Amino acid sequence: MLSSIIFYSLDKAIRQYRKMAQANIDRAGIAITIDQWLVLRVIQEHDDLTQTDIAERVFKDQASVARMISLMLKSGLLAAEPLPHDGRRNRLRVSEKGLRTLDAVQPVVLSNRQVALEGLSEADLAVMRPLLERIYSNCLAGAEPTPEPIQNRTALNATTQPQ
Amino acid sequence: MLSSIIFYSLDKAIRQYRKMAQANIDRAGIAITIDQWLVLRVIQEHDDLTQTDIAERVFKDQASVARMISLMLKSGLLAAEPLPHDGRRNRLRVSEKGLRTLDAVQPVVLSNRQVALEGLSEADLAVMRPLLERIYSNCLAGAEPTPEPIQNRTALNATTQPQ
DNA sequence: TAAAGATGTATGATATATCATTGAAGTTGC
DNA sequence: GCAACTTCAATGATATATCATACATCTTTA
Repeated sequence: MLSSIIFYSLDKAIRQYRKMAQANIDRAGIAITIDQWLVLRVIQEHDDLTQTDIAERVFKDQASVARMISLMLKSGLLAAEPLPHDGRRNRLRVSEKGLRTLDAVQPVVLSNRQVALEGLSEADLAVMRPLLERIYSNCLAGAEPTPEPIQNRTALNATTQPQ
Repeated sequence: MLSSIIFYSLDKAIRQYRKMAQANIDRAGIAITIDQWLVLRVIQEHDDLTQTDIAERVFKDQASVARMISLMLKSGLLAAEPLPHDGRRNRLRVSEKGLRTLDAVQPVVLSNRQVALEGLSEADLAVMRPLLERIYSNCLAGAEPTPEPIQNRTALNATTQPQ
């Protein structure tokens, strides 16, 4: 039974939460995705992070963050200016529009959390948090190296893969 | 603090689990994604579902499932034959290759779960499950209808969106 | 300081996610 | 038996996820 598998329940809960959260943001007439919102928040709080730093904090991939930032620059939520001491980077700032958007989203986000957690006590969350953290750290360590020395990773993507 | 928000922990845990799970499947030399695996399992157990049915069971979108099925037909994990009594549909079957793949994946999946849940008791899971279900059902109900009668959804995607 | 190495960003390729729409094919109501 | 409705699958558009690579730019080291 799928429902007995905890990862299925986890996935289901977080997906539905994201769906509800985005729907309520949309309904409020605010043009931002929840993922973008998270990145914007991080940039607001620390304006001298690399994309890799940001990615780590929001638990996303550097490539994803790069694309999100590029979209947010295009949509005007972010502004960039070159960093004098490092030619590879830009300093990212939340724009005026970005600030207004963050303000507008804030109450929606709080309300979303409240709705999602209705009927759960602080004690419930206190129980759940360390369990989730434990799963996380287990999985962090759990990509065990194979006994075989050399792995043919390329073959995995070949369409002629034997199985 | 992001870490105090339960949804962040949830997201982090499930993401890392998926990452580990896929890495271990890759490492075993098996050419399937965990999402495809889930769909394949459902089709194996019920060979007369519509894509919408399948989507519901794996908690995905019909459009996603349609694309996954199309990929799995291409890669040979699935086979399709037209259904005589309904010209819109095909009967989907797990192919020989699909069966072999499922067999190969099974032990990896079990091992992944074991690794991920190390240090968690059955009691822990029994506590967590209903909480997750509660979050899910809260969120299912939580996309509250707006008081305003008409919503201009199109405007949300416009680049000229005022904020 | 030149070469080697590390870091930061961008991007290609592919898979999934979501919403919306289309068009074909069933079903219902009359 | 036809019109209206519903269902099913496919697909366009856009966003995210992941891996890999490319390229520029720093940093170290010999």
